[in-house]
Amino acid sequence: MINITLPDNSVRQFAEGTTSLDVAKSISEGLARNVLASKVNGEVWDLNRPINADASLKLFTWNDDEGKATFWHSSAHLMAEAIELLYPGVKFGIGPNIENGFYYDIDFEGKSISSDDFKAIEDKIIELAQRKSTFNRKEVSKNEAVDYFTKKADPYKLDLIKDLEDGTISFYESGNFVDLCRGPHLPDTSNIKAVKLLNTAGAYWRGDEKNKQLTRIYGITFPKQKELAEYLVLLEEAKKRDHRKLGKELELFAFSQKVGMGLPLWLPKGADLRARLETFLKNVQKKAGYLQVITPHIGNKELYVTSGHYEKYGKDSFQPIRTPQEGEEFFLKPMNCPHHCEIYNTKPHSYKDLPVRLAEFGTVYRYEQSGELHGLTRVRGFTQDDAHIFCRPDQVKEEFIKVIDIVLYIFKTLDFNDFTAQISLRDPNNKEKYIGSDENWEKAESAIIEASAEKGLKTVVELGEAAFYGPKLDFMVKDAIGRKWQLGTIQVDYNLPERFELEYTGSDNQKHRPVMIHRAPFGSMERFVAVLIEHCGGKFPLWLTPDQVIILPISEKYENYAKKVLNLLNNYEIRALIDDRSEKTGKKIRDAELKKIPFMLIVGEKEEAENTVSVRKQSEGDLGTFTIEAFANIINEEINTLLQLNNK
RNA sequence: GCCAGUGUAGCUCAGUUGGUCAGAGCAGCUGAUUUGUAAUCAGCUGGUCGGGGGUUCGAAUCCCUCCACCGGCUCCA
Repeated sequence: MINITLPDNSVRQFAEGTTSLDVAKSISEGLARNVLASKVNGEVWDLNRPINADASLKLFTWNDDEGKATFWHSSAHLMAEAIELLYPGVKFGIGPNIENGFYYDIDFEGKSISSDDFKAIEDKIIELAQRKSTFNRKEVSKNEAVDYFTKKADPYKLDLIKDLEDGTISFYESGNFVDLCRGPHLPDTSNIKAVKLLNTAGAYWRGDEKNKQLTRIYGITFPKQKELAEYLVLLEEAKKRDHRKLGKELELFAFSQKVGMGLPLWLPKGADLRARLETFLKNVQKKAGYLQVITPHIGNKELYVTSGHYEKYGKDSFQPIRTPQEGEEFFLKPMNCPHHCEIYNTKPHSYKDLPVRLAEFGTVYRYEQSGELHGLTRVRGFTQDDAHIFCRPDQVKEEFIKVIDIVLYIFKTLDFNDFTAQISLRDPNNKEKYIGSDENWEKAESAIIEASAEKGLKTVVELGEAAFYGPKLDFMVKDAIGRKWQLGTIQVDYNLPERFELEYTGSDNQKHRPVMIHRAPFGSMERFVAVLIEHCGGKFPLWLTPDQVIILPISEKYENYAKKVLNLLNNYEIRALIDDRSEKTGKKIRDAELKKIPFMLIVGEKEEAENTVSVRKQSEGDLGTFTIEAFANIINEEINTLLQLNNK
């Protein structure tokens, strides 16, 4: 008999060689039906793998990430089996599960696969799943593994095996398909009830451009049809929220081939929105002691030679601009920090002056490969809400706390309530990779960790993810439909102060090197606006939206009254406009709804007589009749509630 | 950059196997209508069917090429 310890610390006895599935059955039949994988002594296992000694056991269902991962990994095998049947002789690369589903990289040897072929593959997958084939784990020697795939003439699997250690190699067999695989897998295929292949993509073998490009097929599966249907609805919703679509519809921004790809044109409404966001942040920063600066869009090559950016990125940047007479070389600025370092250097600093916080909405230009460009999230010219804090090493923690406060305030105000922070530290086994003294690194890393803890951030620590010049803290938000985005960042930098020979005079009358902190709570205005659009589906917070109110006179007769309402609202600093087209009210309402204007004020005979407005809220409907003053107060109160934290 | 897909009026899309196939709705313009909580009616203006080559008696439709857009291009068996 062996002892199995469950997560609640209860211990149950089973015969040696029992499986996780047996344990599940002993707990309840429902659990046995729903369990997908298990964790035995901390390792994710197949349900039907025998347990031969005392062990701790955790069972996973569809509700656990590990359960989904196993489900999708098994689905990848099933897809491969289906494809092998439909396209005999194809070669397989890797087929892992991913956050939403799975993919398999396949060499179709010249044949191209498109979404037209998906239906047949999907049908085949379901057909195979219904056969209820079991996944059988088999441990094989390296020689056996090589033999098998040599016979199958699959160069990719052989390439993978090459890097594996003998004795750790396993095969999984299901139906007629055998794959090199670490596992784990579902006991059998019957749980896979619904499948959707999503798209294809070219993917280089092992991600290396020098290797052959394979066809990657993405798919997702579910234990229930209904769950697939829900997922498809979610995809539809994401499409509706696509910032490129909404940006066009709401006239926020545009692109022009003539201007150049990846170079956004901010239309009046978009510029208005962006300016409001900038003002908002400027006000917050002013209170936090930031000093606004402005620097030019180009910089002499020497600046970037000093900063080190020339050496690192010179070849992959827009190429230099030359002056016609002197032949001087200028680069479009890819970062604001070198300029800010030079601003710091315009005068000597005392330890008493620090921290110095220089802020700029600085537009930078970076070359991105044409295929990498994407709406506003990946562009070649963008504006960072940049600032550089020059401080003493002992001030790093306090400055981090202050920046985190700003980020939290922004997230709260803009309704990003689900976020995590990633702390990126240096790789402790590879310290030579990094610039700066051990002492400073340790100080900075513990400052970040302590600051995050004090602010109660949900954090993940990643070792080895730090930049060579310093540790950092990145913020990831989840939007309204659950997608993750990386936004703000705070980074410590020991490199630039060194390169620009930044100094301050300490209390000991000696010269010291300040620490530099880069930070951008939004990240970039372009990216942030894109994420914001998708987060709120184009329905911006009232304080931010370009048009807050539209006045809809019932007919021409009430236009004068509409103008009077407009003037009064303007006195309350409410942004309003009048729809004076000769259209019926229903049409005007419809158009205003589609433009996502938060409030519609319908004015006609009754309202004019009583000096009131009839209020309709976007996507909610009629709110009733209010005096103009009462309405203005409601709006301003709503805005103040949203922004009130600012006053604390 | 690479692989796959798409490219028809400002927008959303029809256009059968190449032969009145250059269309519709919305938007825009003109006029009528003076309107009460998601589309008033009528008329009109919009397009070298992404660009350029080719095949053909004939191309939006077939082929080549270029351009743009779109989905991706290590979440490592």
